[in-house]
Amino acid sequence: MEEILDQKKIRIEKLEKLKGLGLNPYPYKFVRTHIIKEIREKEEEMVGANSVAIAGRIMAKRGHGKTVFADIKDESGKLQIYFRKDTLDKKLFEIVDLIDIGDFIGAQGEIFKTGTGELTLLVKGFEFLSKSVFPLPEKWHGLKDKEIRYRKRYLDLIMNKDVREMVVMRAKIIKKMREILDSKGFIEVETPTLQPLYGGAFAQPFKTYYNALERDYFLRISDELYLKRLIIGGIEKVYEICKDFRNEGIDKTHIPEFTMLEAYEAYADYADMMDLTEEIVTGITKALFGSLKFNFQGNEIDVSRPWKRLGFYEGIESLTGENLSEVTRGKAYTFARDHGIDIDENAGKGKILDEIFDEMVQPKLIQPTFVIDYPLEISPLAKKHRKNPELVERFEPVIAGIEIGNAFSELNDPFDQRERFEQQKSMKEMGEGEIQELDEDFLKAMEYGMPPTGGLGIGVDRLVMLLTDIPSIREVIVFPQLKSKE
RNA sequence: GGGCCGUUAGCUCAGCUCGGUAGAGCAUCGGACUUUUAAUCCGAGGGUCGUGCGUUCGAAUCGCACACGGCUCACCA
Repeated sequence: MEEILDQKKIRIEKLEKLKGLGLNPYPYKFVRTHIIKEIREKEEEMVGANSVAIAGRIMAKRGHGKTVFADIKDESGKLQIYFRKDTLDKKLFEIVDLIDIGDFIGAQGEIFKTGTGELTLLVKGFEFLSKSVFPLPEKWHGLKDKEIRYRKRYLDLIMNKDVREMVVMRAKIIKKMREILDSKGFIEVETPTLQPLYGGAFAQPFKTYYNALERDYFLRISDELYLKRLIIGGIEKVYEICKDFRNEGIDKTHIPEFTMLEAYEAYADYADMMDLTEEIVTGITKALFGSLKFNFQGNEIDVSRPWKRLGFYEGIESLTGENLSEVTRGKAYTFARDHGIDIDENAGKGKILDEIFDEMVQPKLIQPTFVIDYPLEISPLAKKHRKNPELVERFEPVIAGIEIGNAFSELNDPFDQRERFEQQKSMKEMGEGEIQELDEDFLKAMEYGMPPTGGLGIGVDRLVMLLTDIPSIREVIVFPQLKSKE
């Protein structure tokens, strides 16, 4: 169908014409003297400079008979270029007609300023670097259709500056994250993406078949249990930044394929992990903005340390006036229902409380807050609170109502750990949908002895959302999956 | 999975209420123009109106089904 598009036909004719003139529309190389940003930054000294060679994609073309203006864009910026009949070889000027919006061009000439003050390259020679045969989206309205934006990210990147900025910011954020962890002596590792048992979180996995091993495998929902094995093995500070896969719904803060940082430190507890979280987030924020404040969806977020600490039950009480720390499951269930929270009837007490918190408290936490000390039953991998055995030493950092991570004093007592797995199993029998499956191999590792350990997970995509002021997780992922059309 | 909305030219959109052989701007093509910049001016081409079925003399328009997408609710840490 594309084959019959007139604009494409015409462009192919131009391409043939170029070939007919002995020109290669797809050559191998072009040597630039400058990138556009350099020319703009050194504007004053560049004016008058001769033999400046730049390359890029033609984004606009304005013909005036014996002169032609065009905009050329490289990765660093955009520059106007100017073709004049009297400064170009006659044959070459005729070829200007064959330039289309979208073509890659290498041009060489002199930098000057036009009457209106626009920095411009007066072209003395140019060549085609790649002929574009399909028209780009419109220059003024650009490309808006989200479906096309996600399916053809290359067009989105060409047309929408924000997307490029997001990609760059994302790279900077992850780079800084590594820098901070590396500088503190953390070792970066890679653990299996394909796992025989999935664990470390509550979620439905993606399932696959491992031909060579002749059995079903799962894409990891977390790398937690592997990183802890490394702690057991004596790597005292360890981290991994990787994709996790959870076969569940998509919304503004959830997506099945997402990026997670997990870091573990021996001899540390969750309070140390709070410090580490603050250090990572403030370090990145400072590196990006030069300050500790940024804007997210109309709220000014200030990540200055120390962040607020809010007890899980304390949070519920302060916003609902109700102390739910010692109520029965039934009472918690009724309370949730009375407040319009729809809850699965098989949900355990911890799950219900978690829902109440997520619905009623979390959205109100705009400035950075560590929600601390969670109910035991929803945290089977966390160590019991040193002062209250009903709670665990766990926290979630929340910013702008979004939980950006999860951390604990890691459970290192293999007997307690086994009990927790058993407890999970019985919860499943009660009807709870998602539980932490018992992992014998992991328990065995722990039985050899695991030091006290602090563990931290940070949702990288969510952090990127916050720091780029983009409210949807799909926007901060370069290629979000869409259903394929047959 | 539910609800609402969308799908019309390469792109951005009108037209649908109240059925009568499809419009604009940009892009493209032809012409004019040697400092324009959403260049301008004159002229032209370009569409199985998401797909299928139905109602009707006649469907972009009304109905049903399906596909894809968006928002939202639910699910999901």
